[in-house]
Amino acid sequence: MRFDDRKKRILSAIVETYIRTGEPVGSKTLSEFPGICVSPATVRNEMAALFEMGFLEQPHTSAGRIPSHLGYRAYIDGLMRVKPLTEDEKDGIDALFNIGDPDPDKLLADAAEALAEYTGCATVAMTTTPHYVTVEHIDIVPADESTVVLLVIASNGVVKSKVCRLGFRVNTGIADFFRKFANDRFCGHTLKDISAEFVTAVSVQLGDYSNVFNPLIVGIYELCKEVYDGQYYLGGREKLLTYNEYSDRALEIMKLISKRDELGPVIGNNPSGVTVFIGKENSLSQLMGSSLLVARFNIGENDCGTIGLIGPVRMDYSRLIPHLEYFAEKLGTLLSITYQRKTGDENG
Amino acid sequence: MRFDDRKKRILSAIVETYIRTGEPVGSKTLSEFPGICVSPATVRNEMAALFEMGFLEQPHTSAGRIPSHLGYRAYIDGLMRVKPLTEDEKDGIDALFNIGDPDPDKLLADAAEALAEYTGCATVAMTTTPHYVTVEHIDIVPADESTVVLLVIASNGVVKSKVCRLGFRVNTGIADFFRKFANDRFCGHTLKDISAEFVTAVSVQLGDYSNVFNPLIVGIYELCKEVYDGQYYLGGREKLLTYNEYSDRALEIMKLISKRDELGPVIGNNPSGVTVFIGKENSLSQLMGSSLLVARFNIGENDCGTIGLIGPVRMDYSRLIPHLEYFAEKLGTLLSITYQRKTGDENG
DNA sequence: TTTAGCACTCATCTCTTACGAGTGCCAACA
DNA sequence: TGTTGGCACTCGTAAGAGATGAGTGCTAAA
Repeated sequence: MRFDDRKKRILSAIVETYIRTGEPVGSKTLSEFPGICVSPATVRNEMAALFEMGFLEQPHTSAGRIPSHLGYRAYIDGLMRVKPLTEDEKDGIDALFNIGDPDPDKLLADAAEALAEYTGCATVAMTTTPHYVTVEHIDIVPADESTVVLLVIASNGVVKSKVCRLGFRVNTGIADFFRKFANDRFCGHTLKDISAEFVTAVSVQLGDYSNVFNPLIVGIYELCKEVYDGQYYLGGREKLLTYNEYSDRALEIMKLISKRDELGPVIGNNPSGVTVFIGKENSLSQLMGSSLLVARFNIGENDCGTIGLIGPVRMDYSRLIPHLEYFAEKLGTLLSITYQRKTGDENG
Repeated sequence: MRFDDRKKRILSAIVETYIRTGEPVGSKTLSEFPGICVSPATVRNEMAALFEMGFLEQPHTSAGRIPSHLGYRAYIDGLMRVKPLTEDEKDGIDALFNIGDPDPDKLLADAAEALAEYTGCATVAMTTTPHYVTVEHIDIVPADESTVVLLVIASNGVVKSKVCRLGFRVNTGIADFFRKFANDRFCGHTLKDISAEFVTAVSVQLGDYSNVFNPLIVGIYELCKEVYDGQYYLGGREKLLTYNEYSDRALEIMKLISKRDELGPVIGNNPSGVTVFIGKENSLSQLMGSSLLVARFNIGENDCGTIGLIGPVRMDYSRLIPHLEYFAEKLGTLLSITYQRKTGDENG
């Protein structure tokens, strides 16, 4: 049985109509399509063939057909005509990012929310820190008698700070001593290296002072870990409630989305560009009724994070894929400006 | 018609049974209650009286009765026997806070999430900054050639930092100059005072350098505003999906909860202790199908924030009210340790 | 290969009926 | 006077019976 041109046109029409209406598509509806100028009976023959080939499913005998996962896959991989973004749409996305001097953390959190609002899907955004990123500088700023602000600056430009309340008075002498000590021990090491064992070993070197300075050492460890682990943001999970696909599964999927442990690995390991997981293609059972679109974004040449879209299998791929692609690109560009230094000159 | 003891017992039984089962309560069920040793017919007479008095509602003629808002109100204000927390329950809540050296921001975010998990309700946590809080110290730490970390330390102990990328090389001389300038102009002023106009006026004083340093001045403004505005955290909105009360209104209420503009004023202005808004008592129309429990938490003597619980009107008040109370108290204690300085000695 | 015709399937809607939980009211009783 | 048993009544809910109609598969003719 050949997957000929007319079958392709019919499959496309079924996918697109079903995405639009959510109703199984029948032969009569299809025969009225501009691209398909044959009678309902002929369409039925073709539909029977497409069913045999595994591209269609039938909710029940007397209903029309809906696309199977294979059907969606064939549509996305070959049949779909991607709708390139209009200038207005590009402007719309650009406007979402129209903020002066963005804080990188907030930028991503806001981006996740904005993308959800824009697409009507739930979103996940995640940053990843390359293994070669090192500690570049550690600083300690006395803020108050016994309070200091600890800063860790990583070689990829990320800065994290933490307020530490200590049990003793911190004067500039103590601060200077600890600053030098911490920079000597931590700078140049990759974030990946800075494990609990590493920190214990460093702490031991403080000898009698190790107890006193321990909160600061632990603080540095926590900050390094925070930078290395990256961030995980959610947006618009409640959007899923608008689809009746989720009427009885909304809680389950909303819970899943907030679990970084589960979703992180799935969205984190993908090639560049937009990757699509349709329904049962997902490895997580809770996601099998959903589709997941994932796009990486880069700072310069370096993979820097992923942003993902979660929605019903019946989502408008031809619109969402290019939108997500443009969005991720834009996000990367903006982050590149923020972290303009250190991209590519030390990855090796 | 007297609201006598038996009527009170019957109302209590109706409220408690309805909270437990979600079904309208009938006279037969009530007559079997240990505290109510009369026949169903007598109970019916009493129920008719309670209905007359406005304490009960009737979904339809042939159903049992459910409490009206007045009924819940009477129950909560006088009839309810608050279940004091067991030691185990106290330990359970204590365990939620069992984290060494908490970051105040994270503490509250985690608390909101933990409370939602613990109570099965959606939660909102909000910090408020008293009007008398001033800027205590501003610091600028060069992190990289053209990158600095800006720190604002407020008199209530809150520290916020922000990374600023500048268009020029920052050496220690420049940093020292700006640090002195900023501290001279901002320190001692209340956060409330630091408006856009104030910042413009300060900027003007930099004369020719005002353009150069503007990102830093704006950064200080943003940080001050961030401290003054406080934080707004949500937790467990998806918990509401477990109640069929929300089966068709979940989206609406979840959206509302995320709007600080709308919910902030409602939960922010309440006396100390736990305040309860039952259904229609709420000023926001979207909340009229829900109950809202709000508790303030304090640092020392000073009002510092509020934590609220949102759930179906049919919620277990006798359990949740003391739990929320204890939780807020615990939260205040923990924050007091974090911000142990400056409480009460400068409010005036 | 395409198409018209036709019998068949099956979800959905509507109408009817039966059921039962719960009520209100009344008369009798302590 | 308060309490109780009895009884007719209400009304939501569940179950069953048609009727409807969208859509199919198959066959035979063009």
